[in-house]
Parts: sequence; structure tokens; C-alpha cells
Amino acid sequence: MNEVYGNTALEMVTALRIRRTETLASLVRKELERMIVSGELRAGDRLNESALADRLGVSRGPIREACRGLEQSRLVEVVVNRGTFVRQISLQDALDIYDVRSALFGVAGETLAARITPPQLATLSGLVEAMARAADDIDAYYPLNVDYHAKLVEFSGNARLVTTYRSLAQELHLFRRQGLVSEGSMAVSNREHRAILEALAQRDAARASTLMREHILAGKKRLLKLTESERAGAASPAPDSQRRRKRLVAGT
Amino acid sequence: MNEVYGNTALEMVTALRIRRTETLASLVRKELERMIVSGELRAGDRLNESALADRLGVSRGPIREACRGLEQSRLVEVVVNRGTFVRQISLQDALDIYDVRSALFGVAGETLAARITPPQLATLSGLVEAMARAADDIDAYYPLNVDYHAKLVEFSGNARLVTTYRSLAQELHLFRRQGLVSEGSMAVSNREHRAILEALAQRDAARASTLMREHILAGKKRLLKLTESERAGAASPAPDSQRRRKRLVAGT
DNA sequence: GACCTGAAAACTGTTGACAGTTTTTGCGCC
DNA sequence: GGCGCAAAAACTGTCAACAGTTTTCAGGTC
Repeated sequence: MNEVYGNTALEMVTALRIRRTETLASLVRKELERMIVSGELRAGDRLNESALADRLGVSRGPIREACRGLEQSRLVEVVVNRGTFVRQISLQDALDIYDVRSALFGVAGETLAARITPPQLATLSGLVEAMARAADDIDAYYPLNVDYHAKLVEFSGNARLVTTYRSLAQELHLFRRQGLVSEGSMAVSNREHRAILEALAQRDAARASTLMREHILAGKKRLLKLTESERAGAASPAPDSQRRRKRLVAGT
Repeated sequence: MNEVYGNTALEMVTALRIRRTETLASLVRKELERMIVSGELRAGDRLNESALADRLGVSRGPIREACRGLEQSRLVEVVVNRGTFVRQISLQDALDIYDVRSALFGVAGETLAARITPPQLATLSGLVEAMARAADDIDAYYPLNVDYHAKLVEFSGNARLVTTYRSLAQELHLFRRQGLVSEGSMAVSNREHRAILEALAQRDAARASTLMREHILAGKKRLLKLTESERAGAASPAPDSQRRRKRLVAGT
């Protein structure tokens, strides 16, 4: 009848086509993940089960199942009888995650140095060059940067490391300050990327591990410095829409 | 009427008393976790939703929600239209987990050395002494050992590290060979525990980190050696009940 | 006996409804 | 206008039933 019904019908068709490989709950989980990571849902927002069910054209069952999955991967928090909320990440949480992530990245380096293949080296090299070309165009740089890090972990061949790392990276997306990459740091960062690549090419496990660990810790330090200078002096970047609650998923 | 109903009634009372703090789904999740870690449910077993629902005195909804949570923490695997199965961990998986765990343990050491308090040192010291007294009584030694490791991570104060580490440790419980601690290794292991304790007492972050990382890697090496000698020579410890499937949860 | 085949049984995926709790709303009172 | 307070609305927790898929099994065939 109206646009809403049009949308859900379309999505249902898609869902049905995919079925037999994916369950509704897992499709919903992916969609919610996307909404959270993309910022469509913000930290603190409540996930209204009925509203989501209407919006996605399914019943509440799959929605609830999806939420339990998200709870376990720490993207949401469930409060009994009150609902599930997109998690709020404190600065301390973010710093803690950086520490864990840096250790994981270190393992990736150690493992990878011993087994990296020429095609993998070529892929990584391509990404570093692309980042160099991106210069200080942050919109071009950022996805390349994410991809480079992801590839380093994936190429390690340690499946459990990959999932753990991904989960932490995703959780970090909940942190409110997206602008953690300042322009000046991109050149510095890519210099580190290149050094990592060299260590890997030489199969120097110890060096690759150290460099990779420190690369993440450098990110942590940047974040720390940023928040400190922010707290000390200038007004925070976007102080306007601070406590804009009530932006639940309800209305279409 | 019969014993089964008696059980479920009792459990329901317990559940109702706890309510308002916990949801049925989370209670079920904990129960399933216990069953899996304790070995009551074995790797490969299918979790029959209806049977579990009857057994625990709840409907299938909470069971399904619990399973989605377990799926995310990698204790079970869900196959569409076929059910959820207790995960099977291969030797390679176990080795991969050891690598990740060792890195996490290293972070714990580094963080903890800088912030450990006298009472915490006392607690850890107590555990090391208790383990020494346990000598080669494995039933006394094992839980102390688990506790010692857990405390080292908890005392680090990094919440995310704690949950990640716990999840990995739990997953490792799925690995079929429980006898990964041979008698001779207990003395060696406790010597390492004591060395870690000393490094922490001296607030030597680098040393504590290295020792703790290597402590876990030593466990990995023991496992590796064990499986190699097993493969090479003697028959495996318990070759009888190998493919004993069909031990689903159904019958009471 | 081994092997298809098709009906029956068992089980998972999903839904809609009901019960109990939390939040909102409307109203009198200060 | 601000403040309790009770009724109503909104929402979560749980369940039982239905639909569709997978597995089992009996019967026929070679």
C-alpha cells in the first residue's frame, strides 16, 4: 500500500531467495550489525523489537535471536524487561581494546612472517602504494587502511585470530569519536605500514611482530592525545546532538 | 508424576526466584555452557530443541535464543534446517587458540606488572603454594591452576581482555584430549608460575609479559608433543567410544 | 542382501497471541 | 508551574501452534 510495505516485500523476496543458506535470524543480525557499525543506530539507542520486526518484515522471534547473538559479540547490552541497547563504549574501554588488539596484531605478524606467499606480499604492497597515492584524501585512505589491517590478520591463517580480531575491531566502531585519524598521521601511519611489509618480506618474525604491535599502540596513543587536548582546550567537535535519545528505530 | 517432572518443577522454582535479574534464555545458556564444558554434551552432539525444552521445563523460544548466544561464543555451530551442534575442535584449531591465548596472557602480564597490589600478590602467592603442596595430585592441582591463570587475567583490570580470554579458554575445553597435563609437567609448570609471580612482584613488565606468553606456549608444545608421540606409537588412550553419536539430549 | 522409493515421523524456522513489567499519560492537588 | 498518583499504552518474556525441511523406515525391486 505504501512505501513501507513495498520495502518489506522486496526484502522478503531477497530473504526467501537466500533462504536454505541463511536463517532469518542471521540475516537480521547482519542487518543490525550494519546499522550499528554504520552509525544508523547509535550507542545507547534501544532496539525496539516490534518496530524492527515491522520494519524488516519478520516476526519478533528472529529479532530476539539476532539480539542474543549481538549481545555475545558485545555490540549490544540486554537489560531484562527493559530491552536491548546499543552498547556505549567508554574511553577506558576503547583503550583496553587497543591493548588487546595490539597483542593480536602482534601474533598475526609473528605467524605471517613465517608463511607469507609472494601473491600475498603483492596484495599488501598494492595496498600500501594505493594508500600512498591517496595522500591526504581521508575518504580514499580509510577503507584501504582497514583492508590492509584485515588482510594482515587473515593471511596469518589463524582462523580464531581472525574472528577475535574482527570482533574487537567492530566493537571499536562503537566508540563515538570517528575522527581518530588526523590528517598528519596518515603519512606517518603509512610509513609504518611499509616497514611492516619489509619485515614480512624478509620473513623477520620478531621484527614484524614488534612493528605490528607498536603500530596499533601508536593508534592508541593518537587517540589518547586527541582526547587529552580536547579535554584541555577546544570545545568538542560536535557538541550539539549530544543526548539525542528517543531516536529509536520505531518510525519507519 | 515421575522424576522428570519433579526435576523440571524444581528448576522452574529456582528460575522463578532468579527472575527479574536473569531471563530464561540466559539461564538456559548457562546450563548448556555447563553441560558442554563438563563434557555432558560432547563435541558433535546435536542439541535437540524440543528435548531440551522438555528437560529444562521451558518452551523452545528461550532454547533457541540461548543457542544463538552459544553460536557467537563458538561453543556450537548452527546448520540451517538441521540444528545446532556442539563444535568439534581440531588439533589445528587448538594450536591456533594457544597462540592467541598466549598473546592475551602476555598483555595481561604487561598490564598487571604496573598495577598489581599487595593483596593481589598475596592471593597469587597463596595459589602457587597450594599448587606446590598439591604435588602430583592432579585433581587438586588442576582447579588451582585454572584459578591462578584466571586471576592473573582478572587482576589486569582490562575487562575486554578478561572476556576474550575466558571465551578462548572455554573453547579450548571442547578439545577432546583432556589429559593435556601430564604428571611430570606439573612441577615444571609451577616453577614457571613462581617465576611469573616474582617478575610481577618486582614490577618488571617486560619480563612478566615474556614469561607469561612463554608459559602458555609451553602448554602448546606439551600438547603438540603428546599428540605426536600418540600418533607415532602407542594406541590412543580411549579408542573405544569413538564415534558414539546418537547420544543426543533426548532421553531424559 | 543391496538398493531405490515414497510415505511417515521428527525436527527446525517462524509466527501470532497472552502474561507480566515498564513507561507514558492524564488528572487532581499543592 | 511542579508534584505525586493511578490508569493506559507500550514493550518484553514466554508459549503453543503451524509450515516447511530433513531424516527415518517400510516395502518393493533387482
